[in-house]
Amino acid sequence: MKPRITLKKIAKEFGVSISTVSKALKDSHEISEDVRERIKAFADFYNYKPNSLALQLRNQKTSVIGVIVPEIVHHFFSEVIDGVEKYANQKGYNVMVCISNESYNKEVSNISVLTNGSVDGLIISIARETQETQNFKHFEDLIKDDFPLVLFDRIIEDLQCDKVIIDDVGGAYKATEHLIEIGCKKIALLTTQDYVSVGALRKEGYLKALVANGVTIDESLIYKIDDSKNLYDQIELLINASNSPDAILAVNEIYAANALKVAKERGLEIPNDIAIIGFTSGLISEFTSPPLTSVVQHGFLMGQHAAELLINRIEHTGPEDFQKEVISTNLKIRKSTLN
Amino acid sequence: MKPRITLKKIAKEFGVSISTVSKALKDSHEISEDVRERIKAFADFYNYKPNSLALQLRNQKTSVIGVIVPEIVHHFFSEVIDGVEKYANQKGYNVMVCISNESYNKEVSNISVLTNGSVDGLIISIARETQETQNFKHFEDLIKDDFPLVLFDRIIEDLQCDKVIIDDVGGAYKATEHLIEIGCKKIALLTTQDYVSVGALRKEGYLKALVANGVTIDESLIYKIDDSKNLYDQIELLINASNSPDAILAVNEIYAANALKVAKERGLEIPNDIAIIGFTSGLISEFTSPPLTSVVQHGFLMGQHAAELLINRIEHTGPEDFQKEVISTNLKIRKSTLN
DNA sequence: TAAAGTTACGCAAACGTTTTCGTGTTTATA
DNA sequence: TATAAACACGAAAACGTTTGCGTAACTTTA
Repeated sequence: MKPRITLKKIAKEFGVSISTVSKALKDSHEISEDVRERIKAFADFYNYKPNSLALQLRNQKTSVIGVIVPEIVHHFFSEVIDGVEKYANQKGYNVMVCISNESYNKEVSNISVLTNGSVDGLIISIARETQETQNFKHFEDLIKDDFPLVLFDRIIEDLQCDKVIIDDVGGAYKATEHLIEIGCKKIALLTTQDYVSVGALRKEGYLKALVANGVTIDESLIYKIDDSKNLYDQIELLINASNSPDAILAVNEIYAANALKVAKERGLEIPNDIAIIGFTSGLISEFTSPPLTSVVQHGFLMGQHAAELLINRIEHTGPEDFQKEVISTNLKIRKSTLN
Repeated sequence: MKPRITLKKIAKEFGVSISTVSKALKDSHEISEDVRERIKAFADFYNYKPNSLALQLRNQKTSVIGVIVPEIVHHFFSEVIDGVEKYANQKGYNVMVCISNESYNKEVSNISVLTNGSVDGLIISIARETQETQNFKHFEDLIKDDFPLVLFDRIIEDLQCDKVIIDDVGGAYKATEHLIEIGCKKIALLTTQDYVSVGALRKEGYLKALVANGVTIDESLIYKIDDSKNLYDQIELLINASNSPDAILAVNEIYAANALKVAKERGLEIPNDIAIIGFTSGLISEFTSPPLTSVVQHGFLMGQHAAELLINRIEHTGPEDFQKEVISTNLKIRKSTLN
């Protein structure tokens, strides 16, 4: 790579001092018009751009936001990143993306690297492994240093920082109620292990809706997927169980799409024999047949809000009135619950 | 944010010079063991980490790779980013992601910002608008400065830089040949406007396969989607045309999934009445019914290769033997072409 | 005991920028 | 004509780090 042109080189070229060049390029009236214009023309010709590292070091500000997501090949997370990037960009920030890969160690090391001075703040959704082991020291350390931090989607309730979450409880509630309304009696929940915070919240909404509508809770209809085993087989077990459900609420799109597949292969009519709803994070739901009713999550909006909270925190390092924003969901009703 | 601890502060604390502290922390034998250990303990206690900006400025190396993609909410691009990140990380690099949003201006400004010294090299897939207007000056300028650059997927042939592409011609060829083999006679191509490089290449493969197999080319079976109009309607036109096709090769998954939808709604049997193949970039193809046969693109691999090329270029600034790597595709045969 | 070597540290430059303050020269004012 | 103001520029510090070199003080060697 060719060495880039610097103030020093320009200064040498004109036989003036570095500060003269700097001022000239900033159109300072301290510099005579003659010198000013000649320096500007020269700099322009050589396409001078101030070295960003030097500026960042001097200003103690990078204008970079770090984002750590569990994975990136995931519609929801990429939507969030998109939202973060759009908002950040508009505010003059750039985005550095790291992927924890659902690993605790990777998350710790990502945080460690990014807080070496390369970013002004961090937006994080917690790795599954971290949620499982409940080791949050790396976050507590950030908080202790007042490091600008926004947690999204998979958060830690007790942590003193800004958060933005989907209304998981409400979304599941609405979905469950919709199933009840269309006449379903035995509504199964297809969820994750309990340590996944969003899974737990969606279960809460599901249970609340049942109770509110006088439906008795049947624990045998709550199936927690084990990620280490085959998804399809596990769903088959649920659908073929002795008290087979007449509706399934799945906590994500993949679960829902697979449930649909299993049901169809068992010869079940959808939604008549069994209705299905998923939480959306992609385009799958639109293209299954029948298309899946789903709880839409507005990831883009979430990203924007997270970025907004973070940038506010960075720029107005005000009192510690931490916000918890809740992005509400809406139910997109499609043919899998409509006949 | 609490001010971070620096060498200077440690030095003051111990009444020694900054260089002594720096050397002590690097376990230099120049420093007496006593002082060394005390400084290390102190630094450890206050969780000292060298300021990355200062290091980057001094070493004239950021160990950051910039990636510019047209969009991020896109399975293929997020796979590429994933691949880049994984490889880069393993080599000690971080990744800064920018989104051009298919806009020429955004692409130019992204490049301008990132080349201010914040990244050591750039991995880019060109914005649609740039491909359309054919204005490549911003890339030529990078090349002129020997700035490490790798183009992927949507590339510019004439540019002197490393490139990595999907074997679009081969993929389309294989897919077309497969359709011919299963007996299709009137194979339509559902593609983009010609200025989209990958669209053009896939068309080339399609044409080649037809010629090689003695099928006469029917221009009326080549339909170029206009992104500004409704996708579904345009596909309807194709399928309901007077000489309706008995097979469709779509250059992406969305086109394919929509074609499937239209066909089913017209009461066509798949694959008997009409067979469909798409280029994959997501999970949709697996969950449609029937599932879609598709040309798998290996985005992750592509990202890894791009990162490898770039890092090689950055680290061994050798002779300019620019590489063009071709990632081969494979045909995942599903029920949409199999009966 | 003088010369040589070793130990343990400090100085200062370098990376590239901005900005405050100082200063010499010129111009305007009384 | 002396004094004040305006002009045009430079020096230097600051951001935080690394590292080659210089140098006291002390220790070893002859």
